Amino acid sequence: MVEQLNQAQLRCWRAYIETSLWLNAQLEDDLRSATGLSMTDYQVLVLLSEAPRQRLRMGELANRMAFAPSRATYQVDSMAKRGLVVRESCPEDRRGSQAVLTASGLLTLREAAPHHLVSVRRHFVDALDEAELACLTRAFERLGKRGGTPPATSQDTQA
Amino acid sequence: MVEQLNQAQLRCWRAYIETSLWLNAQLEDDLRSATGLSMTDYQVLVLLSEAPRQRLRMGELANRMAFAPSRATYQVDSMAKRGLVVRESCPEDRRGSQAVLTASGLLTLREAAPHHLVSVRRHFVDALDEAELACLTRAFERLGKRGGTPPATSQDTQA
DNA sequence: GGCATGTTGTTCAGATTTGAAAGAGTGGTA
DNA sequence: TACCACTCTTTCAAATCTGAACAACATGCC
Repeated sequence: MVEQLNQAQLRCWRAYIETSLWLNAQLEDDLRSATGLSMTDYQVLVLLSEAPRQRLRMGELANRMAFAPSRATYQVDSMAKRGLVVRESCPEDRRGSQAVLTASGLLTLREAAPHHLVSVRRHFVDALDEAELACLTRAFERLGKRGGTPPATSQDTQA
Repeated sequence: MVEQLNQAQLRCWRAYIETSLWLNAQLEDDLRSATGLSMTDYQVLVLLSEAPRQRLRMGELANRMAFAPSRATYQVDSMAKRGLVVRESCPEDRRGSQAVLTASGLLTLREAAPHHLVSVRRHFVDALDEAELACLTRAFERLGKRGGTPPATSQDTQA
């Protein structure tokens, strides 16, 4: 059997995947119990709050959140029921639909943020020294720049 | 309001959380289309394959997977229907129940692994240089040890 | 033994998520 | 204009996930 990853690579991957699983569960629990929001809710609020005019097209939202399209619909509807966002139809493309942050949504985010950040700090940031922080930032920002795959030049499938 | 995180810390966190969201979606899609397994299925297979006698108590499984207890029940039942595991009751504690890897489950894992590892490589490992690899390993192994479920390498973990 | 208390898993109802298919619009082209 | 291929989003049914309530057992204490 061809070895796909060497020892060090595999170890890194396992550390990452198992820890991120756990980390996510911690943050989810903390956030939920402190604010009633899910991580998903929170992330959507953050994206909207940073978007121009505090609104995003459904597709753009889905894309940034790595959502299936139907999930975006459900999520936004769910948040709309709670008054965090409203839907508006898109002037320049009548197929389109936008999620728009409400004042209440923004307030909810501002109230939730400190709790969440304490949690982030406790479970993540506080455990990292300055060098690690820089290293992680660099690595994940690079990874996040998609395309991370396309080279059709497949000399990769073995090691 | 006290500032919870400085610029560098926040940036690191955002890079991590957004990228890990995206990364997860990629791996999920790749694995699903190559093998029909979900990441969750795969992780459970890995844990079982490494466990002594290839079996785990429900609670232990739930713990390591950061599952709510009822999710463990559902997941194992689902995998049992597909023949990947079987359930056995626990000799030393009659409340208990174990998930046991089947030959078919092990075979499924062995067939899925190469595909999955190619995907891991393309989306994750290949983008990291040696120093980053070491740094991430150290950081995530430390993070994982905080009160949760220490990532198990192989072959230890008794009881 | 007989009982209180804590553990371990399951069940159930309801919430979330997914993929496939459909509805509605857009843009290009003849 | 009419048509065609494509894009954006929603709908629907089925799969998955969660928390609360429960059943079965274990343990310690009298």
